[in-house]
Amino acid sequence: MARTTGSDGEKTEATIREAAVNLIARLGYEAMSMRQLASEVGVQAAALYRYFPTKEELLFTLMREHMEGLTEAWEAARPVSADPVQRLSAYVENHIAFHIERRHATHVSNMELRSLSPERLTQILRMRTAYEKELRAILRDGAETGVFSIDDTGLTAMALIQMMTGVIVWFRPGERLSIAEVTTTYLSMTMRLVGAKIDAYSAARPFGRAKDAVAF
Amino acid sequence: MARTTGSDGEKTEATIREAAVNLIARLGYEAMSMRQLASEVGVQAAALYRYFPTKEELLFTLMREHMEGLTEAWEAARPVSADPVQRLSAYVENHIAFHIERRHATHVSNMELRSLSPERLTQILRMRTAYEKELRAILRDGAETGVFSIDDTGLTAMALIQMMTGVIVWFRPGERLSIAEVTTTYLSMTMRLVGAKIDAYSAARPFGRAKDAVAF
DNA sequence: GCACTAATAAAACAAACGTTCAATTAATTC
DNA sequence: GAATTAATTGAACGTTTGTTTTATTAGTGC
Repeated sequence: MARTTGSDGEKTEATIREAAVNLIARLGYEAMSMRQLASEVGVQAAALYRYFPTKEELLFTLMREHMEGLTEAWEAARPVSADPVQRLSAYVENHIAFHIERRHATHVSNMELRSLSPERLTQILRMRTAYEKELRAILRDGAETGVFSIDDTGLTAMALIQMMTGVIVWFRPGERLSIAEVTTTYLSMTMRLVGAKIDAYSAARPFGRAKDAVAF
Repeated sequence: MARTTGSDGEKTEATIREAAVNLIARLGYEAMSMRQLASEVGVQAAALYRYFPTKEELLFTLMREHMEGLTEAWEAARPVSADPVQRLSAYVENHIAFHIERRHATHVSNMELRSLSPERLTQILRMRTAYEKELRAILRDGAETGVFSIDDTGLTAMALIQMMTGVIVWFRPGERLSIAEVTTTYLSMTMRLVGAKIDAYSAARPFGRAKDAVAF
């Protein structure tokens, strides 16, 4: 046997990507074999090498595209306003929405960094640092203008990111809480954590995706 | 060749444990080979099987003992006081001190859960849940007595634990911040996050290990 | 110093790994 | 409908994996 009827390169590649994210998230990169991935896709292992030259290149591609997606999502959601409270709200809402939507991909990007070669690791970390820098800038602006009260900007940024990203560990869609409820609570916790002066965040308020949350 | 001069079972086992924690933290459980571990210990791979029947049993032992250590540390640090603020302070201080001290072991316990068999996974998760339950109880008591203002106890507990445990990701001993400084800042952030009424935590205050922090 | 046990080495096992290669068939082009 | 290109199979490669078996030596008790 050889080429199968109805076979299409683009579709196969997309299927590989999807299956790889799920499999790596579940088993881990090292524990997932190429044969396992191939069988999930419904293809022989050799066929995978038409699309990705090595296993590591596949992992790297998944990570890079995930980080690019996160950056792009934030660029689309970033408010024009200079108000630190609004900007922080948008950051939190975007971060949580994105990470819940792509739980598996986030898991891969966070857990499998050590399987990358040094150069590729550096590349991913650079993207991540750039994204985190945005948060630090917001916190610094808020602290300087007196809207926030923060001890250590860098440390607070790390704490917030760990807290927000941690959502993917326990959140399961369709359980006790909706995405909207989780986001509202995290927004409230974030604002208290940074000592935001205006504290109207504990009360329930209409939920919107980051880009809609500019005006409030 | 066979038994080497000066060989001692207890010492070898301790060396294996230590090397395994470091190696698994650095490379990951799946990526670490038994031969690699053996060479780190200065022994042949077969010798490892005198101490641990399988690779997974080794991993499980490391994790179980780490969780037991965490539980014991908290039991020793838990204040007699019923005051939620004091109890929460002790919890945060103990958690951060323990996790920084045993960064590598924590990394292993958090990242390699998926390599355990279902029964062993359940056992570890049970220990973890019991530990987290302590935090939820503190938050609930504080919320009920009006000392804290919390939206969702369970969600807040998860957020706090993610935030605190996240320290091990970026903290490197001997860099910009001392353990005491980090703990102070995290304590301040925690108290603001739960909306603690008495907010004297932003100011610098003498640092003490959990068990010494009862009176303040 | 002899018997016994503890601790290890050395070699081997089958299974699984990532990857390559040649052959083969489906779709597309002209 | 012949020639070309795209997509895939099946078999094979050399390594590495966790683990077992057997033999050998160091330490210990008497």
